[in-house]
Amino acid sequence: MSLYEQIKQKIYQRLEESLIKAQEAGELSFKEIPDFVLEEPRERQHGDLATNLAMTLTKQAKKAPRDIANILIANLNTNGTWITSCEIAGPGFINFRLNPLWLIEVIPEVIRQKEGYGAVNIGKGEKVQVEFVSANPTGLLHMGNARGAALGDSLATLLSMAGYEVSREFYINDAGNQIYNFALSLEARYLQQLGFDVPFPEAGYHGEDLIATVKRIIDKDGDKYVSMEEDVRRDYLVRFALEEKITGIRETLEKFGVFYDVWFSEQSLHSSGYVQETINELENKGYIYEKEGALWFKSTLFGDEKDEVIVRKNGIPTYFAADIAYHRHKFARGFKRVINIWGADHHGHVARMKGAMQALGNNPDNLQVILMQLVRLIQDGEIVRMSKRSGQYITLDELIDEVGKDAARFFFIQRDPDSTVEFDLDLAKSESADNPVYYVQYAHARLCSIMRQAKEMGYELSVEPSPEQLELLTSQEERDLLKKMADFPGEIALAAKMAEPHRIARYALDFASLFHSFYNSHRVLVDNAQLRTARLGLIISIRQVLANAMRILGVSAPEKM
RNA sequence: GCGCUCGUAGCUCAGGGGAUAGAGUGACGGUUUCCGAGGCCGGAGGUCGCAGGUUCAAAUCCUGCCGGGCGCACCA
Repeated sequence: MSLYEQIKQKIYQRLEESLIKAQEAGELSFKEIPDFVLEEPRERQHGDLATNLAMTLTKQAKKAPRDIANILIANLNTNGTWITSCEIAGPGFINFRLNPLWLIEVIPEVIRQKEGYGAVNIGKGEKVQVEFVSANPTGLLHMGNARGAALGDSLATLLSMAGYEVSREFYINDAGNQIYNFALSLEARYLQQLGFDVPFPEAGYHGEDLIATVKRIIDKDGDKYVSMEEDVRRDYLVRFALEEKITGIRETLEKFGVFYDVWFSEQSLHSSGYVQETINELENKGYIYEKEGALWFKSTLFGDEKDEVIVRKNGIPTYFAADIAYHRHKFARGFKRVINIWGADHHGHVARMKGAMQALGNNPDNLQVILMQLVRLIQDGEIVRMSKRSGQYITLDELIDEVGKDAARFFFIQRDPDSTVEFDLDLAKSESADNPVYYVQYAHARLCSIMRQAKEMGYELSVEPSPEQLELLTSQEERDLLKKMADFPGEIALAAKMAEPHRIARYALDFASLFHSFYNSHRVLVDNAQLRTARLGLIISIRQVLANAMRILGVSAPEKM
């Protein structure tokens, strides 16, 4: 538990004791201790911590909140809590002021824990899987995938900082109808490139990348597939193209800073019989019925709007069947918690997938689906409609080349997944320096610059400041920074609990802002050796915490820019 | 039509039932003999979509309405 959490918990406990003491003395009557908060007030003048306890008791105690507050304060034991004063304010808040010296302990803490500072153990080593992007391997990655990649990867890092054992997984949709369509498109392109006049399939994939792929096949094998059986030809073309595509996807994601632990093939679920086995399992449990020649899953039993086809009339299982098998497989692999990042256009699947998990005997709450609104791309002041079929989309590769990995990742991670974001491409290209990521990176580079100069001036950076020296950090700017650093573990715990990495982006911005303010009003490399040592300890700690936050966001922490 | 979701400053977006709703950006004014001015400081800018309800207290929770996005296939 972080220092800050320990202090807060102590005060919580003392408040409850005060309540009980007041009741025993007959000063206050209540049945149960209400839920109350102890938090940092927004306004600094309201002290370091404030509680609404008195206000939550008004009904039970039948007294005015300010009177209750008085009684509570009178019965409060503040020994060993760092509290220096309590006052009643506003409608009945109790505001506490703390001895600022508690904050200096954070610097040795950061210096000792280094990149581990901020880590908490709410996960207790539990196995969690985050599945994200899982784009169809029939095309290139686009803006929506970019958002999913940034979000999923940061969430995974965040969860591991919070004590979970995290696995990143990419589900490869290498089976089904779309692959069949893909094969037909490849075949048409192949034959067209060799000069045959064949039509391109109506529902085919129009992307230019297919033509490039086909050209490579021709470079390698020439026209030898022209004379072959259709099935053999398509099978070869698809296998070649898929391998190429998946490799490309992997390389692009790695360029974006995203590395997966597992690449899971949908086809493997079909080949191994796991899909069929899963369907049998559901059938044995009585959740399957036949209608109009197809097999249906009774998803309405689990709150879905309608039942879903699981095996088509033609005997081929649907995508849904494979997906159920896939998620069953995840839990069978021992994951206690499974998180999926899906585009908002898939929200209709959430209820039925959870239902399917419940039908198979898993707790549906252990499957968490994070829906991400789609990215609206603006170019020349107009919305660009993205479609894979039409081949009109901005690829992740282009985004990385033109906007930059760090700027793009920060842009996506800053926003709540629920908000539809507008991405103005022209703005991002021409003025990418506007992206707030540079603000944070600049702070980091500046901190490194101070450290470089300190070194040049012959100051030792590895000396841990003494408590006496740290007590010299008394300015408002310094205290704000110390406080923010002390908050970091709590922020990680909260962000992990809520699965909201965008909180860390907010934290990094706020923290960088506090540093810039400090920098503009105080010098670090002063002549006074005591103060200088303390401030060096401070900036070493700030740099560390900032770097730790940036690592969660997946953006680099440059020493110079 | 039904379901999910969003509506907060000119624009892009934060906001854990709490006190005077914030940040970035844009426009405006100030700031460099001194560790990185890609910075800092300042004022201006708001019916938190609308209307009810719950509560000591609502941008936040509930209901209805309005507006945008998405979904409602034997596609994935």
